[in-house]
Amino acid sequence: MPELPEVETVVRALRPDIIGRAIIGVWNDWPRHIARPSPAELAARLPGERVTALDRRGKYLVFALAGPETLIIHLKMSGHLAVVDADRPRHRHVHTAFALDDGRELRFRDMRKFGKVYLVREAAEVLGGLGPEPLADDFTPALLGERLAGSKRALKPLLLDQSRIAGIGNIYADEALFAAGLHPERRAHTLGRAELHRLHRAIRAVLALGIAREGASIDLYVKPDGQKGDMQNAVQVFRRTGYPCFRCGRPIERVVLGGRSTHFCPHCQS
DNA sequence: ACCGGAGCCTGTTAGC
DNA sequence: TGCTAACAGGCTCCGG
Repeated sequence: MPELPEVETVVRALRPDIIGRAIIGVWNDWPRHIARPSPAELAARLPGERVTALDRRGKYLVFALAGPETLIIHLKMSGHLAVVDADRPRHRHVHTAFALDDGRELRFRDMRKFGKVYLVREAAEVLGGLGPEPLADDFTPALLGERLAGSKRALKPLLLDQSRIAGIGNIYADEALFAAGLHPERRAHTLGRAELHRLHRAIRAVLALGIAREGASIDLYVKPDGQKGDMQNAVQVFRRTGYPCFRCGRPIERVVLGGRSTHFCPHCQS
């Protein structure tokens, strides 16, 4: 599932192919892919727009355009983006495609159809509710403390809450809690200062490792070029139920928290 | 404030 | 062997 490191990998891979290109047309065969405006509006407003920058915010890809609007894409569960020659046959799970002025297309493939495309005047309409970027310089232990402050919820669902911190999904939440030695059901308000620092360090470490390894190809995620990432080979707990903990050798356990599979070592995490 | 559950999807997998 | 049912998961919405 594309989380922050996967989306960052996609953004970096697409930049050379997309920046400076003008979008000359939009094709879509699954209207619900287009969150807003309507598919017809999108097809009317987007052509002629030139992409001036591509960045990531949380798990969103943000395409800055020369005009006043911003194109935003969320890959959700199974989204995949690639720039390919327009005359190549489209994979059957491609439901939206953006024709470019160089004879190529930005194709949005999405088997589970959860992905979303937005074209908005103000990016904040879509991104405004997101919490801070965990890899930004100003994401300090103190800021993490603020984001968790006062909450009596379990750490796992808190880390998944995009309005608290942006970009963490199920894989990196489990990995961060393991790296921090914190139990996923631990209540946020009980964390001491040292534990908060450990969690801060762990979040940044696992996300940075995920980027360095170009994402985790555990379910459907592959890079724009179709190659797998390498983070799945560095995972400590995620989907390792029953296998020995790499630290203590005891079996990794799985519970459901907030409706999400949660993997942890009951001995190493408290 | 917080939690649980349904819904959106479909390919894979477990179970009979 | 062949079928059905459950499952996965990011996010939103609804009800308790």
